[in-house]
Amino acid sequence: MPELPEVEVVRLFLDSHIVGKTISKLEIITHKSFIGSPELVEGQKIIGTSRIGKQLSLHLKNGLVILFHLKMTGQIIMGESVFGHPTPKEDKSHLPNKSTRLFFTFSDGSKLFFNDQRKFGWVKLLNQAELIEAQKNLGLDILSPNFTPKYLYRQLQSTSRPIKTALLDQSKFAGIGNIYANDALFLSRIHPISSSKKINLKKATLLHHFLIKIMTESIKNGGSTAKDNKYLHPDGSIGQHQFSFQVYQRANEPCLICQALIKKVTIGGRGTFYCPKCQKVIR
DNA sequence: CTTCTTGTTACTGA
DNA sequence: ATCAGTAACAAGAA
Repeated sequence: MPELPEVEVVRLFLDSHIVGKTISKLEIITHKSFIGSPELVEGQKIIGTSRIGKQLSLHLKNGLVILFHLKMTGQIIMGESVFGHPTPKEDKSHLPNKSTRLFFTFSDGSKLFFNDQRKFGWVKLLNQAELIEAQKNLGLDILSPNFTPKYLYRQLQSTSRPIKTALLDQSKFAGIGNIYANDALFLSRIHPISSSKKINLKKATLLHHFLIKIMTESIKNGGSTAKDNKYLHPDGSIGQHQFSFQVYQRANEPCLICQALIKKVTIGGRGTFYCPKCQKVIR
């Protein structure tokens, strides 16, 4: 479940390790994972990276963009550095492996693999117009300077769905997933079932603060490699933010503030964790 | 064997 | 038209 912080950690790695390299070949193993004409990237230099929400872009010298979405189990792994980081269940030291869907080879011989066990993720080759089309339904990125308390407040006002569900709506806020929605609501002491439009500006401002704080801290921690989460850094190592989870995946464990047992319920069809004592329903 | 999980979209129904 | 709820996608774990 790579969310904004995990994708940003990958972007930062790629920004310092593959920008400037030239793609000599793109080999596609699973065709449904790639949309576009692979031969158009060959001979192209990577000139930069960017990210909106959970979508990662590699910009090519010819103006085309390679757009990635990792969905639940996607991984972007540098071939030259995975050795020495095999995980217990799956040997990462031999790539491509069973879940490798495609890989790039650069002119210096290094490789970049896109792995995705469940095949929900994708890689698309797009021109500028197609990139805009692909991202037109995304709301503001949480780390965008335009993502203000007032923007959060106004977006929350627009629906009466539970706030937990509203936070996961990528057309309102780009980058929040299940982990950070649960933990940000906990830090803000807001019960996830609270009607989105009942959140006042003061509470929205508090939530805004914690959303940015938690995303920023997770990036510093290298993102979250949780249970049932395939997230890895491009060098094959794991993130560390899972050790800072407040409520996510802590059902029946004591609240870190009041010791009450963390509850798990389903809201909007998604697993939702909260402290029944600390988090109050806003009415 | 069945059930559950997850991000996003397409579909269905109000 | 707009909004909300849910099946579908895939693969593996429990």
